[in-house]
Formats: sequence, structure tokens, C-alpha cells
Amino acid sequence: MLTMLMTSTTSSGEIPLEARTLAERVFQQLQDAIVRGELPAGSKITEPGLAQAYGISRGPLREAMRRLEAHRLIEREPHVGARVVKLSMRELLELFDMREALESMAARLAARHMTVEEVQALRDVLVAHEEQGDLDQAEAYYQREGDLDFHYLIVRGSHNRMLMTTLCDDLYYLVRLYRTQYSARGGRPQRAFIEHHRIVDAIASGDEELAEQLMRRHVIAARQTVAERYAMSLDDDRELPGGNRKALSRRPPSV
Amino acid sequence: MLTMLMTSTTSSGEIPLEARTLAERVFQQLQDAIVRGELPAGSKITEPGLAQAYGISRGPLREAMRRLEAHRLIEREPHVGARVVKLSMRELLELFDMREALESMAARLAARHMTVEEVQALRDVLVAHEEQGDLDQAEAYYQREGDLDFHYLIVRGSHNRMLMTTLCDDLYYLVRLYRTQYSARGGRPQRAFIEHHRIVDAIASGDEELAEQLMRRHVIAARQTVAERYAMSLDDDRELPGGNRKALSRRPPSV
DNA sequence: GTTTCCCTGATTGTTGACAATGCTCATGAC
DNA sequence: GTCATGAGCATTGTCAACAATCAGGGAAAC
Repeated sequence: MLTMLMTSTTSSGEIPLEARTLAERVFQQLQDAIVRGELPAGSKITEPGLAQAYGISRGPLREAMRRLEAHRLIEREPHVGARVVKLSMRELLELFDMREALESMAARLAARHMTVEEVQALRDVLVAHEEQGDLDQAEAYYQREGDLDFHYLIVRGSHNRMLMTTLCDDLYYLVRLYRTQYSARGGRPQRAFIEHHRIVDAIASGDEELAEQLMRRHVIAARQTVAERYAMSLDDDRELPGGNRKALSRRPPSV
Repeated sequence: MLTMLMTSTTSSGEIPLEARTLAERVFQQLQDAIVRGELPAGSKITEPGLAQAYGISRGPLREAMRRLEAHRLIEREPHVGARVVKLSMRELLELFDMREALESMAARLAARHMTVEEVQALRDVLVAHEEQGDLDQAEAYYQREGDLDFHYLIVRGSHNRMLMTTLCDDLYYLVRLYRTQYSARGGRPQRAFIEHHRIVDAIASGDEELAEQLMRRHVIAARQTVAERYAMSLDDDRELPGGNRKALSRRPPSV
């Protein structure tokens, strides 16, 4: 399963199987718990509670929280407390704008720098997606993770460390958080597959301009899907006042 | 003086005149000390030393250091220590790629969202630059800060909070660090002024495409200047082996 | 002379206790 | 019934001491 690519790729790129320090370990655990929805978006975090839950003292915990804060996964207010970040629709769309800018640049750099082995790995991921997609539509969640693997590999293919850390260590965690927050999984997969293939082809042929442009459109399309569905959900609410809010999670967007 | 715009614009946008907590205050102080070169790039940081220097205990200091680490201003190794980040030329060029992606997006969004008041403020900054530039070339440092003010205002004009924090709270501090690290100030000012004016005009007329494209070229030009000068400095070193390495700081680039 | 090992000192990691701040809820005035 | 007030409590901020780890230097072995 390629999904393990997702687990924290620090700037140096290695995957720390066992964190050297408590603060490091609890940081990763909290990051995971937030992204997986164990700590719900918007829920309040109390230091004594977490410290007891993870069996550590407040010192390392606070350091971990400071890192989470810098990664925008929690929000703190001095002397008051911290809570898990809750993405508003506006912030989610802002996130897509940033992805458009950074991932299109990543695709351009990937077309310039990726090795043949890296391109092949990318193709393998695509094939894995499609086979999995055929298998079972209910497994859409893993497919979604796999989709991020695709973007992940392209970012790494840019060979730009700063871009990698910004996207992989910061933005992508927020993207995953959005999925759990809005119960968003799967969606427009067939179209996304086609787009993915075209992007890989552009990268493989070293066409920087095309790779950038295709990735840009790919992200824009995903953004638009989110925006449209949000507007639809508002209409639904108007028709069914005070009720059914499931529209947001019914047909979630891709990528 | 507009330079005060630079001092830490947290996500909410307000400027914390007096930090509510020790960790917060020492974080800002350290951030400043690093960017201003008081703590030289690459120098080792020891917790007892800093704690004594700032008159606090190691607890809040460590939290501040965690934040600095997340902002990429220091690098830590578990059980060993921390040192101020030292930008290699490769990383510096990577930084420019990110700026190209993000700032061109910011310019596009600014053209879409900026109010007439914000555009006017932007024009005022430009005028202030030029007057200051005429006054004294030795004051280039402040002019440089002013130049960042220009970019700063555009980013804020994007009305995209995530973009603002990423650029203003993360990248721009690294840009300033690069200036002190390579003693880089001023450079190609007249050309930059022209480009700045064109960008503002495009934003004022609401031409998103043009604003984006002009900003992209502006950043690319700056990147190219840096790259060329670096290549030149390497040539110089070949001609003067083991000696004069000042070439890097002799004619530093502009934005 | 070189290498290896161990010891010492210093630094980092962690903890529990104390101080300061903010929130909650009950009480009372209007 | 509503709103202001204040005490009590929980939570956050800070500190100093203890444990674990690493870097450097000197002595011994080859």
C-alpha cells in the first residue's frame, strides 16, 4: 500500500520510525489524531487532559502543541486554551488557491527534474489507483489517500525541498483535515484519472509549460467542484429549513 | 516609516505591541535577532545561554525555539542542539521558486480584491521608496525593507489569509535572513521601480492576468540576478584562489 | 604514531510544583 | 426576571531540579 508515503516526510525525507523524543512522538500522534478526526475540528484541547491521555508531562506536550500551532492544525489563545482548527468554506477555498500556485509550480519543476525511475513510480501509483477504484467504490477513502500519494510524488519530483515541506508537511495535512471535517471522500474519479494521466505524460515528456498548466486546471477544477457543492448545499438548506445538512458529504469532490 | 509593517503580522493581522506571554515575546526577539544577523547564520544556539541572556527559564525558551524551528529559522537535532539556519545558494533559489508561485498568485488575487484605498496605500509606498532612494544610496537597507513593504501590501491585498501567513510569517523572514547572510542590499533599483509601477497599474485596473504575469517576471528577474551573481562570484574565486570572496556582497540583487 | 576506549563535563529532555490568569456559577440587587 | 458581582476552580504560564544523552579529551593498547 502506497499510503505510507503520507506519514510525515520531514525536510530530510526520512521516515522516523521511532521518534527520538517524547515531544516529537506526541506531535506526530496528535497530528494523526487531528487529521483522522479523533480530535474533532473545533474541539477544545486541554493540556492536563492530553498529558494524561498520552502519559507524558505537560512540558513536551506544550512543545508539540507549539509545533502544531505553527503548522496551523490548532489555534491558541494566550491564557485561554487551544482548539483544533476548523476550516471555514472560505479558508478551504483559500487553501485551493495556494495549492494551485504551489502544485502547478511543482509540476513544472517535476517536468524539469524528475528521473525516469521517479516517473515510473508515478505511473505505478496511477495504475494502483485505477485497480483499486474498480475493486470497490466503498474503498474510496483509501483511494483518496492514494490520490494524495499521486500529488505527493509529483511534489517530491520537483526536487525542491522548500516546496516539499510546505506542501507535504503543512498544506496536505490541512487537505486531509478537510476531508474528515466534511466527510469528503471520492468524487469525480474517472475525470480525475484522465487528468492525472495527462499530467504524468506531460511530465514524462519534459513539457514544463503543459505540466504546469494541466496541474493548475486540475486543482482549479477540484476547487470549483467544492465551491459548487457548497452553493448547492446552501440551496438545499433553504428548501429544507433547519434540516438535512448532509448535502456537503453526499458527493464529495476529488483532489 | 512604513517598515513597521514588517513586524510580525499574525494570522489575525493585528500587531501585538506587547506579547502576552514570555514564550511569545522571546520568540519575536529571537526572530528579530536572527533576521538582523545578531545571531549569525549557522551559529550554534545553547538553551542555558539564551535563557540567561533573555532572563527567562528554559521552558518558554524551548517553546519559542519550537516555533522558530517550524518557521525554518533554526534547525534542531535531537539530543544535540540547534543552530541558526544557513541558506545555501540552492535553497535560496528554491525560495525564489516558491516566491514566484505564491506572489504571482497574490498579485492575481490582489487585482481581484484590492480596494481603492489599498491601491492608494500601495502607490504611496512606491512614492516613498523613490524619494528615499534619491535621498541617499547608503540608506539602501531601509529602502530594501521598504521594498518588502511593497510586496507585503500586495500579499495583504490578496485578502487570502493563508497566503498572507505563509508569505509574511514564513518566507519573508527567510528573504530578510538571506539579505543579512549575504550582506545583500539594494541593487537594480531603477528597473525594479519600473516593474513595481507596472504591477500596481495592472492591479489598479483589475487586470488579473497581467498582474500575475508581471509579478512572476519580477520575481524571476530577481532570481536570475542572484543566480548570475553567484556564478560570477565562482568565477572570481577561480581567478583569485583562496582569496577575495566579497563578490557575493558587492552588488546584491533587488527583490 | 595511530587507534580505541572510557571518563568527564556540558547540554538537552523531562518532570512536578508553584504562580497567574480566565472562566463558571451562584448570589444578590434592581 | 434580568443583569451585575464576586468567590471558587480549572487551566494556562513559568520555574527549578533531576535524568538521559552526547561531545571532547586523555590514557592505554597495538
